[in-house]
Amino acid sequence: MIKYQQIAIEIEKYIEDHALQQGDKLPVLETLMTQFQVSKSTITKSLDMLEKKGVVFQVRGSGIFVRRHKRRGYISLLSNQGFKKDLEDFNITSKVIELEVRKPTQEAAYNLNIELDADVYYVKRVRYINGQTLCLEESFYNKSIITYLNNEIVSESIFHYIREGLGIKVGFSDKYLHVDKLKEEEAKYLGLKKGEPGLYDETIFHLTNGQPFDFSKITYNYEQSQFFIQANSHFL
Amino acid sequence: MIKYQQIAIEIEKYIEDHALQQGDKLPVLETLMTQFQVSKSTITKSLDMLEKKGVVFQVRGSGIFVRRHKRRGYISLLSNQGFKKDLEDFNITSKVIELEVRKPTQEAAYNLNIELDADVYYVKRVRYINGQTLCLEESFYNKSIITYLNNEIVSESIFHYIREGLGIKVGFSDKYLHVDKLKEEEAKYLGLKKGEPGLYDETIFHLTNGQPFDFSKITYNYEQSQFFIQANSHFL
DNA sequence: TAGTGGTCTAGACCACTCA
DNA sequence: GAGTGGTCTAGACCACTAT
Repeated sequence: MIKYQQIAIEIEKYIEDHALQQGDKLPVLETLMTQFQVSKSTITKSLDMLEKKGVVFQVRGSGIFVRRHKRRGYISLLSNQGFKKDLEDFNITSKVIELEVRKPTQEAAYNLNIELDADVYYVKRVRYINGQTLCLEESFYNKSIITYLNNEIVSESIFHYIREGLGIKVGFSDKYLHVDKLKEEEAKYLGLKKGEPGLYDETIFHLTNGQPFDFSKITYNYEQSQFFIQANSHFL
Repeated sequence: MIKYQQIAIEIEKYIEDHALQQGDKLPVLETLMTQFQVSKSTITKSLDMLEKKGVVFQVRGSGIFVRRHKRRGYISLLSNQGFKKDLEDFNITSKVIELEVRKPTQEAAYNLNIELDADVYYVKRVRYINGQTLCLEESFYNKSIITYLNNEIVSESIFHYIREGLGIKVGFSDKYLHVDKLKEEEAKYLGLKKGEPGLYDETIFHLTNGQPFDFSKITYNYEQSQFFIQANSHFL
C-alpha cells in the first residue's frame, strides 16, 4: 500500500473512531510528519486526498479541520461505483429481470464507443432498499472487456466482481442526470404510477486508460432516493 | 498568480484552442517541464488539478490524455457557484420576487449554524434560461458575513458580487438533491402544474474557514434542466 | 510576530505500458 | 527494455491567521 493512501485511511479512521465533528481540529502538519515518519509532501498529499473526498478542509495559517455533512442516508453522486458504500447500513438487494449477450442499441454503441455489431452484456435489474424499490437499472457492458457475467454475479455487486474477480481497474465516469415523468413500463417496475416523477441517471464508466466499458441507465424511485455532493472550490 | 494554476489554465486553453478531443495525447511530462520551465512536481500538481476538474486523465506508463464529455447544455453539479460558467452560451436572467432582511426559519438557522434571532438576507428569485423558467430559488445569507445586498446585485450574479465586491473567498459546499411532486405555489412560479416532477436542490456554501454563509433551496423546472458530474476513482 | 499551511525545487527511485 | 507517469524526500521560502 502506498504511504499517502495508508495515511489518509488512518486519519479518516481516527476521525471516525473518535467521532470528531465538523470544525474539530486535527494535529498540525509538523506533528503528523513526525507521527507518520514521512516528509511534508506526503502528508500534504494525504490531506489533499481527504479534502477532495470531503473529509477535511485545510485553512492556511490556521489548521486542518474535520468536514462532516449532517445528513445520513443520502447516496453520494461521486462514489463512482455502486452505492453500496454510502448505504452500508441499509439492506440493498437486486432482482435480475434480464441478462444476456446481445447487440447494443445505437445509444449504447455511441456511449461505449463500439460498433453496432459488437457484443455487449445487457443487464436489467430492479434494486431494493430495505424491501422498497429503489431503482430500475439497465446496463450495457462491453463484452470484449467484461468478458463474463452470470446470474449469480449480477445479483450481487457487479462492480465488486469487476474489480476483484476480473482485476479490472475503474478509472473515471461521466454521469448525466435529468428528471421527467415516468413511462408506463418504468412505473410498473418501480411500483409507481405513470406520470409520477422519476430521476434518470445515465453513467458511462471508463477504464483507467479512458476506454468506456459500462453504459448504465438508472431510473430512481423518487420516494426512496436522495443524493448528496460535496464540492470544493479548489478548481476556480 | 501561482505557477501551477497558471500552467493549468494554459494547458486547458491549449486544449480548447486546438479543439482536442477525448483521448488526444498531450506532451509528456519532460516536455511540459522544459516548456514551462518548472519542476516535475509543479507540472504534476497542474495536471492533478485538471484531472480533478475532468479535463485530462493520466495513465502511468502511457501518457496524458484529454478528457471530454460529449454533451452540451448540462449544468455541472460541482461548480460550487452559480451555473453561469456552464451555461455561458445561454442567456440566464433573473426576476427578484423578494429581498429583505429577516429572521431565519428553523431550517435555515440550523443549516447556517446561527441563532434564530440572527439576521439573514432572504432572497427569492425565479431564474430563466433563454426566456424559459429554469428554477425557483430561495436563499438565506448570514448577514454578519454578507453584510449588504440590494436589488441590483440580486438581479445579477450574487456570487460574482460576493467574490469580487465583498472580497469573500468561497470554500466548499454541501449539496443535497431529491425529486418530488411540485406543490401548487412552486408550480405556479415555474409555469408548471401541481404534481408534476420537480428537482429539489439544497446547498450550504461555506467560507474557506468552514463557516456556512449561504443556505439555498432551488426547485428546478424538469423540462429545462439537466445535470452532469464527472467522477474520478482516485479516492478508493 | 509566532504558528501554520501552501508552493516549489532537484533528484532518486518505483511501477506501469507498449512495442 | 525504453518511455512515461507516480511516489517520496529534505529543505527553502512564501502567505495567511490569530493574538
